[in-house]
Amino acid sequence: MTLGSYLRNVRERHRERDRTYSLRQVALRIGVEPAYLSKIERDVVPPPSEGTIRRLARDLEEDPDLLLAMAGKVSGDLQAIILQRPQLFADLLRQLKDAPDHAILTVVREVRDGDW
Amino acid sequence: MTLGSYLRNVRERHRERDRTYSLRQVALRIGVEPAYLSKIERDVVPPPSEGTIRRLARDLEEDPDLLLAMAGKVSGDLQAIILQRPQLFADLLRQLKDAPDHAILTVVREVRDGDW
DNA sequence: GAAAGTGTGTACTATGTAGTACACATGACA
DNA sequence: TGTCATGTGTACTACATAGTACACACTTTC
Repeated sequence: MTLGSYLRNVRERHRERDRTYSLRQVALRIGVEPAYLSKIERDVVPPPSEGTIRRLARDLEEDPDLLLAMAGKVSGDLQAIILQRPQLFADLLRQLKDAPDHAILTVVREVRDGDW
Repeated sequence: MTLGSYLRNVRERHRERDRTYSLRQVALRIGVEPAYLSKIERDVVPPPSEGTIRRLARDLEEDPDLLLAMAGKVSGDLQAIILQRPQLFADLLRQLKDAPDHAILTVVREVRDGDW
């Protein structure tokens, strides 16, 4: 599914419970023109900026990382983390590329409870 | 150190051994105008594209990930890896943000020799 | 049946990205 | 001493990004 159609779905589901989730009102709340949000939801324009996606995520109670991924973007804070130690994280990510989810989850937990 | 001054240093070190590492010849080999490479090395222009940085890295025998990081860019292939499983890798990276190098290296090795 | 609210089409804009093209002054070298 | 190569200044360009502004037709709602 594309970012646009996903956003439209999520917004319309919200709207069933809450009348303030019209395209215009959401646009007003996140600070863009209604016409622009309309185009975003129909994938008529390329995905908006990271900031706009984050404000959308907040308003629609969605995971920003997921929406950003649908937009083909990697969160700026993750990029910053990688840029601190580019070679280290490059190795790690390439190593984990084909690892199954549960293996990565294990690593995440290991590090969280880590005693390094 | 900036990308530009770093590149100039590396190129000039190459040049001591190999006369073909003039700005003009490197520019010719990597396929950009000499004037442009000159500006890159003096940080007069913003960092070039990922492709151009990679060609520079190849010509100067430098680590592309390092040069890209100096340019404030994250390698496209790493972004692609993250975009496959954005939430999983987002958690992992934020978890590892402040971990010491050796802890991350341990993880890298663990995964490499991993028996998952 | 008028007012208010809804989504959308068209036109336009400002800024950033990623360079090219050419002229010029200087230095090496044969 | 003329040629050739070197680095650089100036001007320009094409395309992408991230939107705004306004008019319009349709639908509720009162």
